[in-house]
Amino acid sequence: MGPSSCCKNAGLKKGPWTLEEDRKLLSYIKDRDHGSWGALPAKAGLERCGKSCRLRWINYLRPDIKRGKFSSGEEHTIIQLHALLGNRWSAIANYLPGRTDNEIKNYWNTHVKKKLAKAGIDPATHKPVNLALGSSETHQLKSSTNLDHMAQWESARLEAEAHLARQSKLSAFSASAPPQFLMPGLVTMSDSMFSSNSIGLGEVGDSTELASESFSKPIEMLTSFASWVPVVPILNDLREEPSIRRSTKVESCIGGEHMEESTNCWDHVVDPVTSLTVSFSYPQLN
DNA sequence: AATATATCCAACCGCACAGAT
DNA sequence: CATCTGTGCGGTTGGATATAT
Repeated sequence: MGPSSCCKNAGLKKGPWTLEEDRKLLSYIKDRDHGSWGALPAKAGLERCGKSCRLRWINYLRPDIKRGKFSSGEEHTIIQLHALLGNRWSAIANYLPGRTDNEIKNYWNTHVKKKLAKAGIDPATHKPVNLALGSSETHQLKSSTNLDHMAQWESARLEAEAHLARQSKLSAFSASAPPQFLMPGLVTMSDSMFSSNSIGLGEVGDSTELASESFSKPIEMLTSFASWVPVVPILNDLREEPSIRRSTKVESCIGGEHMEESTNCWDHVVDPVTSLTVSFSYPQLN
């Protein structure tokens, strides 16, 4: 069943919230937490459905909401998280303290998609448009050679999703402490990285075809990685997983002299199958 | 100044899932 | 096990505002 129990009720107000409604909702929640959203409207004296109250609280009234424009760091983070997680806005929002899933989703749809498209990158796949269309035979060949890797990554991705779900639950219980970024040892970024097209190999644990052959050009590596780079949040978990453990070494390939607030940007991705550490970056998006 | 068009974003809708009964 | 209820998520919409003509 859905939320229809509250939304079906005729006569409930819809549309933009008034100041008075905001005040009622705020003062109710301030005094006693929201409790059951279904029961809240009647108790708070609001002629809204509980779902509407919840949305208003989460997206607008919550005290820890960060307002204002997204910084370039936040934008980079969104792009990279989107490459990892797809349209899972709530999961992405977990890594951007003070930003809501709705806000990120809106920002993606109104700004980022256009920027990526302008830069020749398909926002859905994070691949350059010509490659996303599969116009290159070479690319197809290389794609097929990586199928095994991708299959393994897919299983890792599923684990990552489960992990994210757990993280979401945990962070919900620590609202007073905004979620911290969860990839110790993994993350360094600088804006200078985003201004280049360079994508280079970092530490390579095993010599693999993936490392030595498959990607003769940086952009090809990016396009391959972009479609299957999902495991960063559980990297540490994966290291402990016997079936995929390798002599993985994670290290920064970036100078790191210029770290802005978005230390959660993931320039470095480690493939748990091949033990590669890879850094990648998007072209400058303006 | 008036109108048309584009852009933004708050809010709604429908669905899926988990837990309770 | 089936059903109900509450919650959360992602996609979409529509009104407000900005910009272009």
